[in-house]
Amino acid sequence: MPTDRQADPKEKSLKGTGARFITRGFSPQVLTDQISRVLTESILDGDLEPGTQLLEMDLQQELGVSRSPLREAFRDLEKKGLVVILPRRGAFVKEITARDVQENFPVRGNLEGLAARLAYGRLNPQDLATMRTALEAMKRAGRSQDREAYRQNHQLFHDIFIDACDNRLLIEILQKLRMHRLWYFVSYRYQKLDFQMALDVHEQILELFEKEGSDPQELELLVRNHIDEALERLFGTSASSVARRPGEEEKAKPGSRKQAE
Amino acid sequence: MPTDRQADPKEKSLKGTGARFITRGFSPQVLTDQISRVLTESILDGDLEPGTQLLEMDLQQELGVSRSPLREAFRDLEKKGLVVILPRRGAFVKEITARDVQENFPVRGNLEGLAARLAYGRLNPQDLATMRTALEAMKRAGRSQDREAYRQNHQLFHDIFIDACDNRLLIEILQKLRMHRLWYFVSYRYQKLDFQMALDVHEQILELFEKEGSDPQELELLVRNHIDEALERLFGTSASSVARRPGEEEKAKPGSRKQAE
DNA sequence: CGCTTCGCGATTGTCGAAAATCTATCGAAT
DNA sequence: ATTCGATAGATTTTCGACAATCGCGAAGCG
Repeated sequence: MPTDRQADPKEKSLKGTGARFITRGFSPQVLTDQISRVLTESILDGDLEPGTQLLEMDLQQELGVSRSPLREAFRDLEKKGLVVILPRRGAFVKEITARDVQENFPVRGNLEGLAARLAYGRLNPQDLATMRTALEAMKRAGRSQDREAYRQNHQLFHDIFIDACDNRLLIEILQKLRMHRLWYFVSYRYQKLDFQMALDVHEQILELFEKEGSDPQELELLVRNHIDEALERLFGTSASSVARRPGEEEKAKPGSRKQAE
Repeated sequence: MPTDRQADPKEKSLKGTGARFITRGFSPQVLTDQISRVLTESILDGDLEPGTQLLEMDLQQELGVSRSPLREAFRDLEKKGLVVILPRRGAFVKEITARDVQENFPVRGNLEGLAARLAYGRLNPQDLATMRTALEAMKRAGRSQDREAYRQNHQLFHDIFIDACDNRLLIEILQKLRMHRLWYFVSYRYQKLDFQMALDVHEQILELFEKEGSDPQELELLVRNHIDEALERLFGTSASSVARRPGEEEKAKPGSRKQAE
């Protein structure tokens, strides 16, 4: 009774390439999670382009699963911010609009600044060394115009002190905000323009982390501003800048939408 | 062509005694949403105590729905942070731990401060009047020891400038962070201790909003700090405090490491 | 007597089909 | 020719049943 093989002869391949891990010895994973993982990768890798609809019937056949776990996986992806679910319409891969970027950066900047402040003093030598390595790799990638390498190491650099902030809620939120690789595609424009400046800022940040008696507040503002400034470089507008007079708005609040929930 | 949704008269006759809404001719809402709404209220109202398991079979019978929309509603509630789903175990109403509070306040303070800064200059006279009214109601509630009235008006006060920040992402995150009424139960301890001070702070905040040439940064810090300080009053620890001399710290985050779910 | 193993009831996970709903197309009337 | 309405197709939503798994208690073993 222990090694009860799958009596059902039909094979359950989760991905075309052949991932039949259902009957793996220990696979405590629920189908929903596996589907969610596969779709997450597909979206992040760009296999599923933004805007495309996730047809239940197609995916059901392609993945060899039923509707129930598929639909629940959609909810998971919605929670991650990767898809949007329109009732009675279906699930669509989230499209990143200019507004999304303009809204994301200020929030992310503030929270990463907070994370940096909280992380100060909690970084062990290993962490600092990793950040130093990542920064050097960023510099090399900048010289050789290796965008992907730059992106990876830039992400690693931030990952270190974010993970060290010891606030799981903060880590979770930032993970969602930094999920889309698209952020890096757009911010690439900025990096291209001010590559040297971006590197300088990260050098300053790392030095503040390394130094003994740094001012956590200075560190926080440095991290926050370097993200805010990236947004300003991108759009010219200062969606997060401190002062915006009430006169120069483009569209005032369109009515009061009382979102009951 | 705007896929405008028709105004739906909210009447949640889904819970309570029974539920004979299935056969109602007009039910534009998807069942999952209705279930999610009912359960959300039940949790927030305290009908479902933290830690209790949401039995699929029981709820299925009580609500008169099938398991599919029920399970999808669980995912929605998980997204809202109201329940936690353990694979092959079930869905449980989220329990708020001390650590959750300690992690929530710094993030919330930071983001509400950001929201205040962004909202400055975007508040119309109507908004300011509402905040003034809410603040006066808070003062009255404070004198008469009406905790619930204080909580409601305090929430309203913050709702105004948060909704005015014009950053939907920020609004969405803060909505989730401020979802639990439990936050207010715990912060009640603080309010009880420093009632007058809390009122003074909100008076200052409102005055900065009302004044013409206020410093948005000052406003941001005021909002942020008044939340951070609430946490300090609660626990004594300064989990988010800015000034912490690297020399005088000692606690390497001792307790509250457990809570492994 | 303590520990492990087995079995049973309870609960969640998965499935495929039926029902409800939406979108698109075609046809008719103005 | 254009607009409105009805029909058909496609898709989502919901359902009830079956299968897999977990927790707990009892029995077996050292």
